[in-house]
Amino acid sequence: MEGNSGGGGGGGVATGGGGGNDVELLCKTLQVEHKLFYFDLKENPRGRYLKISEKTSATRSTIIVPSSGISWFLDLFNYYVNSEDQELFSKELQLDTKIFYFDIGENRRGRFLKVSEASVSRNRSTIIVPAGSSRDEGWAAFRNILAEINEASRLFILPNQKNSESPEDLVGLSDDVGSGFISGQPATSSELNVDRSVDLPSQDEVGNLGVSKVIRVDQKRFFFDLGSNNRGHFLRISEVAGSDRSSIILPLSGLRQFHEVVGHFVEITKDRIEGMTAANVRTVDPPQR
DNA sequence: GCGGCGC
Repeated sequence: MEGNSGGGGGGGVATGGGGGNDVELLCKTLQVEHKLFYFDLKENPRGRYLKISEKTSATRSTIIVPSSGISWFLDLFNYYVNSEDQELFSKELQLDTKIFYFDIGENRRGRFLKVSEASVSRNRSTIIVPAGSSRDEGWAAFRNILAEINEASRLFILPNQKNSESPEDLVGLSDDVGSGFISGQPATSSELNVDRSVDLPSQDEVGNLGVSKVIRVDQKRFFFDLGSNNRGHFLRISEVAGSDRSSIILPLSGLRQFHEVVGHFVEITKDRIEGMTAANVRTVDPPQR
């Protein structure tokens, strides 16, 4: 085992062999029973990825999740956390050329979720997450970490340095499934151990605080721009479809409420995986044994 | 201080 210590290259999505030069954006650890899970959000010129390792005293195994898959993982873990025992189905998640299999198992130690990654070039690798005995252990704790990482990932910009590539080009490489995420300038990254020596480019737009982002959903694009005027600071959200554009102006004082309301709808629509409309998650037959 | 995974 342990196939990823080679130098450089590493075809796939965003794994760079050992990932030696990859920038570490965020690290978290989670202990579940006697296992230790490491979450490393990393980035290299090919894109961003989440490395999840399971370590026990004797073994370590790792899966690599492309950044575009983090929110899918979050949704899937939410599904397993929220579903009743008898309706825990296996799931498959396809991202780029990888397929992740989610399977439930149970033995005298308890219930567990097996997440394995299959790709053409690499051996299959698997992590196994115990369900945990209480509500905030195991799957739920794992889910919470994914949620933090998913959230934090939005705060990091892509490296817009050195190589002549523009940040937009890099995003295109790393986020080619689901909603793309084009980053403008860095947001405040608070307490995270950001290794970004990127500096804020000078802004030419008066009143622009230097933060703007774009997401693409179906045929629409949504622009998020922080701005300010003599009335104060605001977030402008613009919807652009074809040649039509409309905006809402949200005073920053209302941003948190806005976030909570959106979070509410995210929650009530995602605890059933069937609510996910994208084509790359599908239910497979229940495990039979 | 565990145990599942794969063949």
